[in-house]
Amino acid sequence: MSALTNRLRRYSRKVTGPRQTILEILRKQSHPLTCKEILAAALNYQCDLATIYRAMHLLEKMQMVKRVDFGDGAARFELIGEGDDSHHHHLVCTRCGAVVEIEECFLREIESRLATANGFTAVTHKLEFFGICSRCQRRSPIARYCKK
Amino acid sequence: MSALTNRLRRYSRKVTGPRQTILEILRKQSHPLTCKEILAAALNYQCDLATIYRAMHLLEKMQMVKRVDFGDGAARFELIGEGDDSHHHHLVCTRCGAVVEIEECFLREIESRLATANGFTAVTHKLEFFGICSRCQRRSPIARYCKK
DNA sequence: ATCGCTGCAAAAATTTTGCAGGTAA
DNA sequence: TTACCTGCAAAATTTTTGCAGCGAT
Repeated sequence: MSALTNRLRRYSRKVTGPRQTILEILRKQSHPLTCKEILAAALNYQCDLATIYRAMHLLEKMQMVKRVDFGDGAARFELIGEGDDSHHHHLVCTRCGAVVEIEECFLREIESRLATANGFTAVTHKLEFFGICSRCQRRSPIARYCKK
Repeated sequence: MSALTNRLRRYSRKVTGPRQTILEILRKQSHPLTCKEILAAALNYQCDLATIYRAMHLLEKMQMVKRVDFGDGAARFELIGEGDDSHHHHLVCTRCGAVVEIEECFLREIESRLATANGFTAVTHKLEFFGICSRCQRRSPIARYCKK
């Protein structure tokens, strides 16, 4: 947990219970979580939803978590690993919400090419894949996950 | 406007003023619009925001518009061209909201590879690039666009 | 002791829904 | 005529903010 301490100190912010708890929850979880899911996962350590939202903004600014969008109207967050090697994407089932982690990233060179071509700096990308998983292909076609 | 008529008929839906107006607005606009922006653009043809939201769901289901996410908490929509050749992505400035259209799509083959490898069908993707445009690099570093 | 943080409550922003009347087919 | 649509209003969801008191450094 020293990574958290160091970064918080750099921003003159404090090491608090909610922030430690949130990171512990995200570390245990393999897939991105919404703020409400984080709240629900914090069974023993109850804290306010507003605190979680505030913490996620801070952690995002400190580059400790990444905001992920699965297209259902709720922001999700996942831990960013220590090295820069944790960048990855997801393949999400639009019926049941199952998530497969996609290790490869195909767009590193393209980012810098786009930056040069368009005069942009600090180019990043957000990429997610969507489809129907094998289990849901065998089930009734009622959307269970994506409300939109 | 026969494309709209045909598809609406196929879904036993009706050709109405709001629906035609929305498509006209999107056709004139080169970049994705939020529902509120569509409302504002419909100066002469006032219609309710709820109607626009309902229309966007329908048009999305009929594959006439595509939902795009620029990560600021509001859904945006853009027209899908007649052929399937209109698939593209965007490079968005996180300071001023400027949008550059990226013609190429790099992920066609990867989609089918991921589908096969993970037992998914109907695999699609959402990809957007973010960065700081050349004008904003010369201006004060106050975020004007991305509220998050 | 200071400055930041939390919980609570209220508010804001986006999106969805119920309903009564109106309209396309 | 029938089924669909719209506007209005209310509600639901997600996220943000103000404030008073508490807590980390």
